[in-house]
Amino acid sequence: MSDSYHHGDLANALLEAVGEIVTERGASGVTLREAARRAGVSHSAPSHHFGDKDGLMEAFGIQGWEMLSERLRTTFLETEAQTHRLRLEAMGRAYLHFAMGQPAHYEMMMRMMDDCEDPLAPINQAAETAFMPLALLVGQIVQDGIIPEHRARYFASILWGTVHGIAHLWESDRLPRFYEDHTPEAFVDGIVGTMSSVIFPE
Amino acid sequence: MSDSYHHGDLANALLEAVGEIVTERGASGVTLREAARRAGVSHSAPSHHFGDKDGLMEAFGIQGWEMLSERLRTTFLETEAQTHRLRLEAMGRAYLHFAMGQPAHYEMMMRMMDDCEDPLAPINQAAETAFMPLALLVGQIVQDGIIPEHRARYFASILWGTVHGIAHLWESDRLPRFYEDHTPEAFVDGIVGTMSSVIFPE
DNA sequence: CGAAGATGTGGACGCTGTCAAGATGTTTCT
DNA sequence: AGAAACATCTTGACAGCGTCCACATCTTCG
Repeated sequence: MSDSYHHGDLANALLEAVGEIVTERGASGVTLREAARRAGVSHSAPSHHFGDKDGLMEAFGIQGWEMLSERLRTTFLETEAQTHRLRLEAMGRAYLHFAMGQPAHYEMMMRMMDDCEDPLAPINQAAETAFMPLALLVGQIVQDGIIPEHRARYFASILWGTVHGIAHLWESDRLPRFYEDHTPEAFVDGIVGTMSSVIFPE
Repeated sequence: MSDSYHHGDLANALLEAVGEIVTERGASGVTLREAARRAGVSHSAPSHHFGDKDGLMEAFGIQGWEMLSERLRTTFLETEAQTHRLRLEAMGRAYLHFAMGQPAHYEMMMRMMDDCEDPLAPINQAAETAFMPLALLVGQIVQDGIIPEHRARYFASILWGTVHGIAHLWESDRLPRFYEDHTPEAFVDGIVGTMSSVIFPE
C-alpha cells in the first residue's frame, strides 16, 4: 500500500482526531476541517467515510456507547453470583468510572443525545442497548420485593437518570469543586454506597 | 422614541428570538445572524448587548436558571409548614415541571453548563444559586436522621443528579417513548413518588 | 486488460462570527 | 440651549466553516 495518496485507515484517524479536539476544546470546538488537518488529509476527505459533520460526531458518540455497553455487559456477567445489591453497586461504579475516565467520549455521547431527536437513530439504539443489563437487573430487584411492581418502570428510569445525572454534573465541572478532598474513585464509592444504602435499607 | 433606527428593547427581542430558534432547531441551530434577523436588526447589532455569540447564549441560559431559581425558592417557602418528605416531593415536581415546561431554556441551560468550564462564570453561579433551597432541605433531612451525616454530601449530589438526569433524559427524548401512556404530570408524579418512597421507607 | 468502485484532492459557494469605521439617536454636563 | 459623551445600530470586510462538484488516484473484480 503506497501511503502517499491513500491514507489507509482514515476513518479511525478521524475518530482519534475528534477525541483530541474534544479534549482540547470541548465538543462544540469540533471542526470537520480541523479533524481532516490532524489526520493529514484534505478538508473534504472525511465525507467519503462519515458523510457530513454530524455523521462524524455521531460515529464518535456511537463508539463511546459501544465502549460503555461492553463494560456494563462485562460487569453484569462477572457479578452473576453476587447479591443484587452488590451487583447494582458494581454497575453504578462501572458507569461512573467510564464517564469520568473517558470524558471526551462521554461528552460527545451526551451532545449527540441532545441533538439527535430520532429514537431510531443508531446513536440512540446504541444508548438503549447499553442500558439493557441495567434493565434486567432492575427486573430482578423488583422480584425481590424491594421495589413494588407498579413502581418498577419509574425505578429503572430513576437509576438511569441518577448515574447519568451524576456523571453529567461531574463532567460539566459542577461537582468536582465540592469533592476536592476526594480521589475520583473515592467520589464514585461514596455516591454508589449512598445510593445503595438508600435503596437497600438495613 | 422613534422606532426606525433604534430598536428600544433589542436585548429582550434577541432573547426571545433565541428561544424561538432553540424550539425550532435545537440549541445547536442558534445563529447570531438569525437571531438578529428575527429581531429585525442588522447582523452585528447584538454585539452591543451581549458581546459575542456565547454571550447571547449564556444570557439565555442565565435567564432560564433565574426562572428555575425563582420557582424553587417559591416552592421552598410555600411548603415551610409541611413534612420534609412532602417538601422534597414538591421541590422535585417543581424542578421537573420547569424542565419539561420550558424545554428551550432547559436545553440551553444544559448546553451552557457543558461548554462553560469556569465555575465562577455567571451561568454557573446562577445554577448554584438555584440549588441553594435543595441544599438547605437536605440539611434538614439529614438532621432527621434519615440519612447518616457522613453521607449528607453524597445524598445532596444524588438528589441533584437524579432530577437533573431525569430531566435531561426526558428532554433529549430518551424517556418519553417508555411513558406514552402517561401525561407529563403523571410521569412526574410517578418519578417523584417513587424517589420519595425509596428515601422515606414506611 | 478494463470497467467499476472506493478513496482523496482542489476549488467554489453561501453562511457564519467577529471586527472596524461610521451613522444615528439619547443623555449629560456646562 | 449647545456641545460633548455615550449608547445603539448599520455597513462592509475578512477568514473559517460545511457542503457540493469535478476530477485524480488507487484497488478490486469481472
